[in-house]
Amino acid sequence: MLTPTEENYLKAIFKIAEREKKAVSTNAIAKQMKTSAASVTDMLKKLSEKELIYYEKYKGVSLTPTGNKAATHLIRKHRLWEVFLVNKLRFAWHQVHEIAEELEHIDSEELISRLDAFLDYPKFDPHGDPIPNADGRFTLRNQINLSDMSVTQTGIVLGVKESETEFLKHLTKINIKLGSEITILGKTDFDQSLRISIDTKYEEVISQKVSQSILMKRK
Amino acid sequence: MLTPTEENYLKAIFKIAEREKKAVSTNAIAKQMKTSAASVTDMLKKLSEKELIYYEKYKGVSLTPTGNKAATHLIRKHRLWEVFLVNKLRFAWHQVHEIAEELEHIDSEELISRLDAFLDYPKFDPHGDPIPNADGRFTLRNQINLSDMSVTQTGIVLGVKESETEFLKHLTKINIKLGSEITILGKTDFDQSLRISIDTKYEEVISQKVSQSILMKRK
DNA sequence: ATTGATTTTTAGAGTAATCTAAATTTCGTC
DNA sequence: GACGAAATTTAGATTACTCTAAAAATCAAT
Ligand SMILES: [Mn+2]
Ligand SMILES: [Mn+2]
Ligand SMILES: [Mn+2]
Ligand SMILES: [Mn+2]
Repeated sequence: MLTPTEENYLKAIFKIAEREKKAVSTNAIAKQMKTSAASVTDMLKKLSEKELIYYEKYKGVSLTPTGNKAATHLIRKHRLWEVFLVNKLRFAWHQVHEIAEELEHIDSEELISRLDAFLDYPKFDPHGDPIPNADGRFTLRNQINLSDMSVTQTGIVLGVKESETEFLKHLTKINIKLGSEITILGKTDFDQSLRISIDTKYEEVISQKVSQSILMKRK
Repeated sequence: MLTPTEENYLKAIFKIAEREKKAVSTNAIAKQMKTSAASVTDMLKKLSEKELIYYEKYKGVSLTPTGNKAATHLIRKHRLWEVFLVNKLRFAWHQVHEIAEELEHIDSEELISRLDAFLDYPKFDPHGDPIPNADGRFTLRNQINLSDMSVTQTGIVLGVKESETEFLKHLTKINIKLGSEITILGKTDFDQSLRISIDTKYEEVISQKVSQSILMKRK
């Protein structure tokens, strides 16, 4: 039905649309897919032909209901595989994205529903991202950037906004993981860097670049 | 390094070479791959170029050591995934081949070594086929076709030579599975069909076509 | 509103895999 | 050893995806 490449494009469009509310531009897709704008235009024509996206030349694109469903399902598969890799195969959270990028394209409904059951119907992946259920519904949570919390406040790490290997390895090195309790001990006005305590055991200074990519639940 | 298609061709060549001792013919590969002889010739040139097969026009092919290693590794991945699907996700043995056909191409050494450990280093897959270890070595067993056993003899089912869905479903229906104890109660000279008892509980008549595809250990 | 920069599309071409039909080589039998 | 059948290769196309370079459209700033 859909090729892996077509699926990847739909996912890219979904993710861009998720953060920017307007029509998704060719260049934005090219950047996300690490490909040329010309290749993107080719694919947009194809996806439009298949009625997976709304596309008007020079105006950007958005997903049709069918396209949205396909993208959501791909994300579901990706995140379920990530849970499998971390919870069952004991991979570290920075090792799983690339592998899931391949596994997500395996085409079997039965496989995914059994995997979901095997993992006990997880609602979030190892990076704290919500896993859509079989109907495509995401579990919503109130979450706030660590960078938006104030001094003396405490919270629990719910997720990360970035899945870059080096970023995740950095967090691991300073003992930050999902569920960690972080208290803001101080803030430097100049660069917005934070001095924090982690699980009341460790004390670290983190840059704004880091604190903006950590999602928290206020405690 | 290798595309999924190239890997599939190498596996096909390996499997044909395994049963017929001579050079593997273009037509045999075409049949195994369900593709045209012309496509096979194209691919043989490519694989030869990459030094994965020895190829002489009109003379058939065989695997080089590199090609053999690649094929063996693919078979290892395929069979490990089948064990996962049956033992962990509770698929029936007739449901897993197609899915493993996709999973086998996922490219991650780390994934396979962790999967192997997670499954407890299985030596045989759900159809009784040996799983090569990381060095490519297969575990060998003395096994005999059920069709070659004589009346009154008893044995244990070690595996099947065929993974056709309909064949496996048929075996399941008559209560034959890996580990079943089968005793030959009688043989019809005319068509070599067998009357057998299964686990001392069931009695069935099976055709030669079936008995030739069941591998046994004499008891 | 013109102009210059940016974005997007088109043109033209390349690689990987596939096909059918035609040409060529090999095999098997007399 | 000749000859017809079978197997194999070559020729020529097609589809999916990609690229660079050039053309066209849009945006943004004066
Ligand atoms: Mn992908
Ligand atoms: Mn994730
Ligand atoms: Mn395969
Ligand atoms: Mn098998």
